[in-house]
Amino acid sequence: MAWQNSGMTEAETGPEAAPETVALSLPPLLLSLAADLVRAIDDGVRERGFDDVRPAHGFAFARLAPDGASVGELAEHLGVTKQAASQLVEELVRKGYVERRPHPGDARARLVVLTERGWACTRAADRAAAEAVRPWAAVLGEERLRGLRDDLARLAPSGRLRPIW
Amino acid sequence: MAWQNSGMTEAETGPEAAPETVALSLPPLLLSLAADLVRAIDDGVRERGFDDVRPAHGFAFARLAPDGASVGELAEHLGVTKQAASQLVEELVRKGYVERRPHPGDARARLVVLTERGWACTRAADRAAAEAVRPWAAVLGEERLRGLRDDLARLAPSGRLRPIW
DNA sequence: TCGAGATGGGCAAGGAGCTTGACTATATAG
DNA sequence: CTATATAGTCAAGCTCCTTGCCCATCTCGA
Repeated sequence: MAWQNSGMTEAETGPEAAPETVALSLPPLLLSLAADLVRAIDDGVRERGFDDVRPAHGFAFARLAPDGASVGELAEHLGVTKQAASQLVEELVRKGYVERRPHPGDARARLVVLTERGWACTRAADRAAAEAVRPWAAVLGEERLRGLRDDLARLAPSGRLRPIW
Repeated sequence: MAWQNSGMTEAETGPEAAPETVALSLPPLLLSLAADLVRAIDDGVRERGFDDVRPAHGFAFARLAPDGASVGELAEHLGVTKQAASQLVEELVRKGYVERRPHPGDARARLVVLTERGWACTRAADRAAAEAVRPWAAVLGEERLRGLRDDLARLAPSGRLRPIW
């Protein structure tokens, strides 16, 4: 809600703005850009033929990609209940993106891993993301874009990717 | 989905990384930070006594804050249907945050404006946001934080704040 | 080794918030 | 002045998440 326009003038939001004003102008910009990015990636993934996945699935793939994960780990990563994660996995199994395997060393758990289709979708998402970010380099330049990335890396400690609201 | 860990090494994501690698590492960082920020602001708003609002309400307040808006304008801003926006307004009316007034110059439309309680909540959200961003200045420094804000401003053209996924 | 509690996962029911479709009231164009 | 477009709402349905409950398996102390 800090993203409101509290009647700030142009000058107040410019380079000479006070710290407090910077703090008020940052949230709406960050959230707006994040929303645009999710939209762009989602569109790109659909254009590449994966029209039965939602953005939340991508966040699941991110956790499953390296070596798979248990349902509980996936739930923790997404910030939802185990039941919700379980239902999401069931949906992805039905659509052929992941499969459940016995978990080595714990017969209660199951290791959820990407299928070849799941990997293909992940690669499509990577290309869509790169395409979405490419114009940013044209705006900021390569160097400043790296700086942006580095700044974000220092500010984003959790690494958790959960639905925002 | 580009936010996956595609087996990149530490070196590949460092300062010398190729543009393509920067493009792949940016999305997860941006989205993770955005999620953290929304959470922090939402928590701060609740701590200040407004425990019956959700983040989406804050995005509505942002559009209503200066001079009010019609239901249709609010729907456009949030990226949802007019029906959804209408329901959200009805909820906010019931909770005392906004009120509907006749629209000057169009008897079909209604001008939705914040009540005093709505303004109080908006101010609380501003304080919560400033508090959430404050530690960022400690990490990056004031100057670099302004640079981050400026970069984001150049990249976020839409200004629309819609639920992300 | 065995019983008790903790943990991984799934089933079922319910709810919150969004959508589509239909409708009324008002505005605007020919 | 009729015809069409637009602002807003009502109703029904869908999707995804939640809570509550359950079973299977793990872990640990006696």
